Amino acid sequence: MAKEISMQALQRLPLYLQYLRTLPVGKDTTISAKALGTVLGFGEIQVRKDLSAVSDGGKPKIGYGAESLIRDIECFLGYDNLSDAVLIGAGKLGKALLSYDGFRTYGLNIVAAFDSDPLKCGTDVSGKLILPLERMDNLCERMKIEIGIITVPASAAQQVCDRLIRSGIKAIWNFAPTHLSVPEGVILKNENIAASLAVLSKNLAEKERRS
Amino acid sequence: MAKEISMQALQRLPLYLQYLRTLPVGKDTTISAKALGTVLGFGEIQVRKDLSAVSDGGKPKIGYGAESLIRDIECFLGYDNLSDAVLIGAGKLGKALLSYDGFRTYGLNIVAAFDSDPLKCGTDVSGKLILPLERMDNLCERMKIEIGIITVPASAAQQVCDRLIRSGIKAIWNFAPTHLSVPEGVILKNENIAASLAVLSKNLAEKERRS
DNA sequence: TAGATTGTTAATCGATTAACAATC
DNA sequence: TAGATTGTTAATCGATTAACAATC
Repeated sequence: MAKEISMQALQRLPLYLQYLRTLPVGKDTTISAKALGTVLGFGEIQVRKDLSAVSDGGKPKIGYGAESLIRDIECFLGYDNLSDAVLIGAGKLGKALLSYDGFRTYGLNIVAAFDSDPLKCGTDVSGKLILPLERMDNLCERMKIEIGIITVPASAAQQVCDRLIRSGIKAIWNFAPTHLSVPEGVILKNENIAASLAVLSKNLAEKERRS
Repeated sequence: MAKEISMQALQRLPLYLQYLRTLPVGKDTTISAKALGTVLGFGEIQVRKDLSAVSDGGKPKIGYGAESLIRDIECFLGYDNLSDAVLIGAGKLGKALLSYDGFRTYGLNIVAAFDSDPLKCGTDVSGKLILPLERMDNLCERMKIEIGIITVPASAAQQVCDRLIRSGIKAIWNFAPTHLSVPEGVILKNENIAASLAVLSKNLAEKERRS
């Protein structure tokens, strides 16, 4: 089990995990790098290299034990202890994220949502309470929340971001379609729907041009 | 204006565009590579290299004309002619995407949504009609739709994907948290929320470890 | 044992950055 | 002109892939 992992390999780990979790549970379910790669569309050497960063449970001739590999990836990604997060902006996208049960299996626990609309406040989306924005700062500080998920309109995003950081947030997950600036030391991850779309469109156009 | 562009550069183009569109409109608004880079957190050489792939409008000492640069990027990404798409799965995420006006400015036009739930059918989300799944195949074929957006639960995703492909869809944008397999020649773009989260979590854990 | 499979070191490939010439 | 800025060619860096030794 090596120490170094590339950024790209890191992003592939959840995909391995996703697939492994669909496998039938059983003490001795095993899978080879080749089989994993075939399913996910990766080369087998790449799979082995990726997995070598998180696990040393691979056995020649046999492959990887599915259960132990799942545990190793979860452990490497820190999914074994949940991180608390708050979500700001209970619009359609915000509600969709609040309702997504899957986050728990990826180590994220959204403890509450905030919205500036008084009509939304007090209501509940999939068991998560929507609170007035005024209570955000206090709750973040009190609970030492480290992750803030921004799903407000682009025009309000920077303001919300600044406020989260003042409340001690260490990492921002930004779904608003705008660039945010954060001080040194705060982690910013932009969710980038337009970038994905660009890749898809370009591939499609390319394909059409060729045919 | 070169021909080649790297995958990563391609994904940065929408970010440039996003920022440029916030600039005050004016025939002679200009911006330098350095200024663009500072705002978006990229190096100035990278910005120049990226932009050289799409534009030849940069002028020494002056920079790039904002309006013409916007046009060049839009043209390069094919945003000047809208692509029609259908969306399958009018759950919370599906509705959020249907309501997102921004797609039009990124060259995507969702013409209709489909859902297997009869209660949802006939209703309308932000002006997009939700239709019964049975009508999907026919509409895709008739309108020669090329892009399918999948927002159904993971368990139904592969089935929906196969059906879209049978109806002539050329590109799949998958938001379901599962891996899909598509035949050679069909473009698949997985939207990968767990992968982003992994990067964020890892950076956060890394930061904590260091301090 | 032979064959399948892992894990690692070295080679290749692609993307970023540095250096610098061109130009307004 | 001098200085700022673009655009390109060459060098560096990082990620992927190939080759191969280790092992069950």
